[in-house]
Parts: sequence; C-alpha cells; structure tokens
Amino acid sequence: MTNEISMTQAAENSIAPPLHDEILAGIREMIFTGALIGGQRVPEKMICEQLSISRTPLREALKVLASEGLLELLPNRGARVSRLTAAEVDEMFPVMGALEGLAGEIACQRISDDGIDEIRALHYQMAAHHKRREFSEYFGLNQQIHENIMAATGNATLAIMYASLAARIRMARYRANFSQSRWDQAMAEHDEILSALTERDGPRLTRVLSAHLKNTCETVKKVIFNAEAEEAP
Amino acid sequence: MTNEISMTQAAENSIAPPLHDEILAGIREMIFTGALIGGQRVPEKMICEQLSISRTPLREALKVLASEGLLELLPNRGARVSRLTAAEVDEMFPVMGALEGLAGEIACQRISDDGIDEIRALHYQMAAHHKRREFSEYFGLNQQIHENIMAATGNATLAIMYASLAARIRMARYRANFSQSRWDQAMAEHDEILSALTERDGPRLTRVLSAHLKNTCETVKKVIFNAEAEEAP
DNA sequence: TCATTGATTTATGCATTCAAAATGGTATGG
DNA sequence: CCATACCATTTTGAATGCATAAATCAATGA
Repeated sequence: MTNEISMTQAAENSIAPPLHDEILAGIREMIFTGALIGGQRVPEKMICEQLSISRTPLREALKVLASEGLLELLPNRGARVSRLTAAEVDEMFPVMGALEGLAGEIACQRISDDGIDEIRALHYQMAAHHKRREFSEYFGLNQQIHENIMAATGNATLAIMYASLAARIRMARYRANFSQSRWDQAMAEHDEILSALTERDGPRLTRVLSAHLKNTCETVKKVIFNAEAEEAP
Repeated sequence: MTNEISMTQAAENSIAPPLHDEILAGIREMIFTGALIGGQRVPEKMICEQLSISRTPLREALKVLASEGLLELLPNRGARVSRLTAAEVDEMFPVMGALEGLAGEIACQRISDDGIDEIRALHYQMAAHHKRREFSEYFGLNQQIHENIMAATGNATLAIMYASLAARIRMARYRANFSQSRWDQAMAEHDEILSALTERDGPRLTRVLSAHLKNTCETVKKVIFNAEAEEAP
C-alpha cells in the first residue's frame, strides 16, 4: 500500500513530485524489466547515480520494497533482489486464489458496463499481441486486465493485497520464457474470463480465474526450475 | 513482511541488533498502546529522543509503516497516524474473511496435536482473563490465538497478509471500550473456534471464524462511531 | 598451485547538516 | 474584533559526512 495523501489540488501544472514514490516505481521497474536480477545485491551507489538522488531516499525505498518482499535486507550487507522460489509460489497460490475468488464475485456484482467494455478492449488488444507473438505487450495488457478486475471490486484493500502478491510472481518473468503452448492456453483462459465477466457470472468467473491462476503458478514454477537448471549446469 | 535475513548464527550472546526492526516494533507499539493516537502527526524529534536514534533510521521506518497502512505520509508535512474508518473496515472484512477461511481449512489439516494443545492453553488463559475482566491481557491472548492459527497453516505469506490487516483493525482498540455483552459473545465464539479446531473440522472452523470476524468488525465500527461522536460533540 | 593472512578499498548504517517548506505568532489594516 | 500580511521558528526532505563492517586483493607460506 502506498499511503500518501495527494495534495489538495496538486498545483495545476507545477507537478507535485512525490519523489519518494518515483524512486519506488523506478526500482520496481528495474526489478521487473530485469535491470536488477534476482539474487543480486542492489548497488546503492549505481542506482543513486542512475536516478540522480542521494542514498538517503534510496535507502528509504529499499526498506519499503523489502517489506513488500521484493528485496531482502542483509545485515551490514545492504539489500539484494529476492529470488522467487517454488515453495513461495506454492504458498502464494492459495492466498491469491482466495483473493481472486473474492474479487471475481464482487467484480461481477459491481462492475459497470463501461468497466466491462474497457476490459474487453484490453482483452482484444492483448489477443492481437498474442497473435503477433509480442510477449512484452501481451504481458502488460494481461497485467492491466487483472488490475482492472481488482479495481472493479471497488475494494482498494483487496486490490493492494493482490497486487503485492502479483508483483512477487512477476519477478520470475525474466528468468525464462513461457512455452508457446502455455501461452496459447493462457489466452484461451482469458477468453473464458472475459466471457464470465460479460455474463456477470460470479461463480464462473471465480472458477476460471482460479484455473488460470493455477496454470500460471505451475508455469512460474517450471520457469523457476528451468532457470535454476540453466544457471547451475 | 519483514524481509530480513537473520545472520548465520546470530553471534551467541553479542545480540545481533536488527536496529531497523527495533524501531519498527517500537513505533508499532506506540501506535497500539495509544502513545501515538490516530489522526495525530508523528513528532519525529520526540520519537528520536525517546528511542535514542537519529532521524535517518526513524524515517526509514515511517515509510515502511506507511506502506503497511498504519501511517499516512503528508507531502512536506511528515507522517500522521492513520485513523481507521468504517469504510475501511467494510473493505477489510471480506478480505480478512477470505484469508481466515483459507487458514481455517489449512490449519485443521496441518496443525499438530501439540499445536492444538498450545492454542487450548492460550484459550483457557484468555477465558480466565475474561472472567476477571482483564481486558488488556484478554486482548493480547486473543491476538496470540489468531496468530497461532495462522502460523499453524505453515503458510508464511498467508500469515503475514493477515497480520497486516489485523494490525490495522487493532488500531481502533484504544478509541473506545467494547461492551460487556460483546465481550461475552466474543468469548463464546472463541469456545466454538477451539471446539472446531479440536475436532479438526475445517469447514466448521471456517464458519465460526467468519462469524467471529463479522462480529468483531461490527464492533470495531461501533467503536469508531462512538469515538467520533465523543470527539465532535 | 592453492589456501591463508593481512592490508587496502569499498560499501553500509547511521548521524549530522542544510535548503526549503510549513507552522506560529505578531503586527497591520479593515 | 476579525482577517490578512509578514517575519521568526520549527519541521521536513534530502545531501553529506563519518565510523564500522564487509569485500577485494596482494603477499606469504605450505
């Protein structure tokens, strides 16, 4: 949860700079784009130069990211990027399942028609990228769809909890590529998700989200094993 | 999540000082004991003196606590203690319900007999404090029981997520006192919880935990309204 | 050749410092 | 009397400085 009160009117053009959040976003980005790799130490000096900041606000951000599980703090040895393990995925799966199940039910009740249309638009964009084998673009839209479903619940607490788990799962993304068959399957699952949402069928949405999550977690675990096999030959 | 790798052997007697965590714990304590009151600004200087630290590590802790929702960051105005609102409780209720439901099922499957005995011991201690109307002691044991159930799942991710929500709920504790009748009811619910756990009846445990949570949330909301009525007469 | 020791360098953790913003209080004018 | 403007004080946010722990690397000896 980023608990920062936005300023009263956020001065029209003089952008209100929540510098602290910028840094958080920057480091997160580095982690998700693979600029910072799991298991590696976080080079404070280098990142300070890259973001043109001093170590003080950087280190504040590192503590926050550690509390989210993206980094680990090593006493007197700074921070290192967490490496998602299969065991952690197994732990996260039921928790994410419970949250998504809840979200599926609530979203079907509360989402507006416009909200569904928006997700549909994202879905077809994503399908197009899938067809063109543009993985990064696909991936971004996939994330947006799941975020939109969470947002549609109108429950910020739920959305934030889920996001924090999803972020940790996402860390495995750059360790290896998904198989084509899994990618096709995921796309088919998303067809079902859109369908259930369109029909506002809460129980069905919950079911298909759960199946999708299960497959995603299985895939992530494979990715983890493959990456480990590659690294330690 | 406190993501700190404990040192290899934590030097036998020369206590390994995770100073950062000490500060976190200290401020959390101030919040839960009412030394820091919801809505109030957090006086950095005072807390630094109290904990004999400088502002640098303190401010690191403040950012973490804000990310957990216990504090809010006001741009250029520091941090203030969050004030739990009824709307937030309404958001948190289904999420905590989903997590507790999951935990109930898993705990019944995985908890050891010793684990049940331990909870039973806590339960009877708690009952004794209830009989003696010792609210603080009751409250602490109540928290321990819920924590033990979560720990019994063996799922750290689940336990941490739940703990972070429970902590926010706990913030309302010092705003007003629970009614005697509600307290008696809660104790009766805990009898049911212990019973379901003893029988390892997962579905039943999930049901009674959910009912208990519902009542707890209702009570917290009442406490919030009462406190608000008192404050703005 | 390899492991071990010790000196050197680097990085970390925290305190301190400094500029800018917010707060408080007084004076001024309506 | 109240509202506003102005200045002094305090507080915040971030940079810098410093003591200590860790990492690096060269030298030594087996």
